[in-house]
Amino acid sequence: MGRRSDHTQEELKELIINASMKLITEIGPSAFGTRSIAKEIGYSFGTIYHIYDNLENLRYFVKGRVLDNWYKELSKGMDRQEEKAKYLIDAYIDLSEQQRFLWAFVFALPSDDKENAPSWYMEKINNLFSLVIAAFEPITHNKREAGIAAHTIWPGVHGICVLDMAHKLEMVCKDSPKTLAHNMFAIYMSGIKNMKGELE
Amino acid sequence: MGRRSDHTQEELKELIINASMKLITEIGPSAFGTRSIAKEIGYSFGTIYHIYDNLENLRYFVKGRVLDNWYKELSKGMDRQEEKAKYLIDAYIDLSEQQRFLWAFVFALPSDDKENAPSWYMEKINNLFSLVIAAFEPITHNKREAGIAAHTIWPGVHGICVLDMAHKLEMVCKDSPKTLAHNMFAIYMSGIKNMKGELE
DNA sequence: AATTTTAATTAAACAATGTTCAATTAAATA
DNA sequence: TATTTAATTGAACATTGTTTAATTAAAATT
Repeated sequence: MGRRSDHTQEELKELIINASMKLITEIGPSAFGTRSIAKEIGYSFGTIYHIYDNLENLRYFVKGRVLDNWYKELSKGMDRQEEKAKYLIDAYIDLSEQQRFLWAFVFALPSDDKENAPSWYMEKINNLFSLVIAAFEPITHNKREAGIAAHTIWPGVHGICVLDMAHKLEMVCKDSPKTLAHNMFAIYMSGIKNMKGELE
Repeated sequence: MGRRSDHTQEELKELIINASMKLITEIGPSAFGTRSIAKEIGYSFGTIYHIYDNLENLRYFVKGRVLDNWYKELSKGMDRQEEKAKYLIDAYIDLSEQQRFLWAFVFALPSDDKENAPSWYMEKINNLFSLVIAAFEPITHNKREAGIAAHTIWPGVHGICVLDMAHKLEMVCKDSPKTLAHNMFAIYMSGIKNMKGELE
């Protein structure tokens, strides 16, 4: 089959990303493959190589799209909330549970690690993190303190999600991820008040 | 080639696990494959299926061995230390950096998640975690508090390691993993004093 | 000692990956 | 209408994990 005019390149880009997200969501990260995506959109796998250079490349675009969606969801939710930090922590945990496969896809460790992420992708991570800082600003004394809080709490919440995802929390603890995170948050907020200027 | 008597089954088990760890350490988790392991030990890949049922099965045994080694290293180190909690946090981060590939191998998220880990493997995770509890007992008032501390701090430190491994910390923060962990620990210890009986 | 039985070892064969690339042909251009 | 351009395809290849029948060295039996 030669040149079609069913879709423009831009439309194909969209089709491929949407098909990827659908497959990952419904089957799991292992369904992210050239042939299954191709079948899903009604093209051959060769077309995917024409639009995106290779799977690794496409992987970043799919992950990027997921991060964009999450950014929108979380920031929209935060706007409506009084207790922004608490909301964000719960919402982050909800994401990891309700979009389990997408979450695992985005935060999978790079199998080896020769090449690093493109800068536009790193920026999306950064944007997401800036939400965390923003959430802590109303309940800390200054920007610096909000930064410290964010840098301390975010890895903590993320760690809870990772361990829960890998079924390693339930081995060790009967509390739910949210209960753990709430404790963490409470202890942390109580601690930071005693610690002005003592941090490295 | 028919039956050899170069190695007993037990010896072969060892050879295979050691070869796996060597390949992962030197090349990365992607080098964990039947043919490369077989080449490394001088047998054909068929032998690996004879000793271990399949790759997933072998994967758990390799991960189990790594956890055993870490348990020994960490508990031996803790015995010699006064400030056990601080030591353990640093040592855990050191492990994740110095045994980067093994760490990624052990804590890789399951690609999909139909089957769960065998119970003997879960127990090894549990053993490692009991070290964390033990480290907090000297600096808390009772076992319950040590448990809470462990359940709060461990995901936090683990989360720092995961984000560092995925190069997602450096995107967002210039502090080293250890500095972050030290802050976290300090804030936490300061906080828990104010929180007697207030936790869920 | 010779024969039979057992089981350890191998690799051909298969299905499913990601990737390359020459052939095809529909659309754009002249 | 003829020519050029480039989108689309799928055969072909390398590499995966896995199954399985054939091979044959060691163990058991006679």
